[in-house]
Amino acid sequence: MDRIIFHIDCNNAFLSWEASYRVSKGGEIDLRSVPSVIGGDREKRRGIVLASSYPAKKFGINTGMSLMEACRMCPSLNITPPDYDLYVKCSDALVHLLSTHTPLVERYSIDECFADVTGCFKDTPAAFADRLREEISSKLGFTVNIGVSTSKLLAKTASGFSKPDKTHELYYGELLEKYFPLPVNNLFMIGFRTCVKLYSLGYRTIGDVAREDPALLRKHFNLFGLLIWSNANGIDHSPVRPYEDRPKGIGNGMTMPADAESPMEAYPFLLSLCEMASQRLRAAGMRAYVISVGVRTKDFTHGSHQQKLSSPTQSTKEIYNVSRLLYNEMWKGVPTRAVSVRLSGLTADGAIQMDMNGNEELRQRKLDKCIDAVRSKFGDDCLQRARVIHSGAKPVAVTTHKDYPKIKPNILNGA
DNA sequence: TCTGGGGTCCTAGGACCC
DNA sequence: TCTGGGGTCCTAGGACCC
Repeated sequence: MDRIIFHIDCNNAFLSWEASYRVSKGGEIDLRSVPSVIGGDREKRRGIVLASSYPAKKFGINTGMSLMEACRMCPSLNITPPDYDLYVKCSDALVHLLSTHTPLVERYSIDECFADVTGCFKDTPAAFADRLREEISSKLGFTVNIGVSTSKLLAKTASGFSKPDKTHELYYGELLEKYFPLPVNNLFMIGFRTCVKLYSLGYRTIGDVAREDPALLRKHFNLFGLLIWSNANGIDHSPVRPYEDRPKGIGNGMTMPADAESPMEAYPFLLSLCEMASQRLRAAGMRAYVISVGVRTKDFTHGSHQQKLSSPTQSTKEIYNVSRLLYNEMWKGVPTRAVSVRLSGLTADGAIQMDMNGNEELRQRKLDKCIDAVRSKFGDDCLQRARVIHSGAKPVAVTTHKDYPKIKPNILNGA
């Protein structure tokens, strides 16, 4: 029997979540009904559009555009900074609602889920999808698109057909009419680079790629060519994997308010990032073998260096010390625009290995634990390292503690 | 139009081992 | 030792996703 897979895609997620929250708190304007965007802080050079309302889209404003350009297109634009803590709660609420219908729910990103709903309904898949959309809208206060198919690949493609608040079906038997005519950049896993290359080779539509000899695509793109070919032919048997909450890596990065002209200027930011990442690592109950530092320079070139440790760590101090060495390795005198710290090679936090420095490690561990506890009780910004405070570096991510409207707290906690 | 931040996976080349 | 091949680990970089 064929599976029935839904791809649930929140319409304009950040913007409608923010709008819905504000309306529930008695806000006067609904951000969805005026030209508005969710976007970063221009002064801190994080000025890009993360989400835009439909009225804003009419001015030509789209995700990824700089705020400056967006304002030029619409001077009366309403700009709201993002509140990730709220968005995570909304995302959790969606996953929980879907889980009441099927245990096979996979969170693909903060605003997208797959659900295997085979055998979960008595009528048609489309009718069930419509009911689900209504349920999400009435219980959670935002709209979604649902793509319906027998595979994740086609369900995801279908959910993008037209927005908002729609159900679309795309079955294997409909590829010729609904899938092959689409421009090749609509194909999953085709980004900017590959699209340019495909164009130069003369492929314009998904059908052009689907009808090609896979051996030829392999010649041009290696194994990736075979993936492109099977995606173009709608072939995908991957299962819906229920949410796996063991991350492969944890990282944080930031664009600095001004380019760092020397390593000394970058260190406070590096320290702040190490604190954020290691705190998340400890909260997840994990330790990391690999520490990577990424650097984007003034001229937008990117580089990274990493180091594998002989034993995994979760200590802020150790992570910071290694990060500084890695940063120094990359320093070639070009001012740094952005830095990131990533922890990977994760492993569950077990008993610590006692070595010559056992006491020192225990001491650091107690210190980190104590700092985490104080921050979780009084807020992330209540306790800051002296060298971070005066640097202009953003302190450890400041979390706010808002409850998402219309969702009972026990749902949020129990999800 | 001077371009964020959080992830995942793949690949090529070098080191090292047998 | 300058000579082969295969396997594995590690690193840097590049592509993609949202």
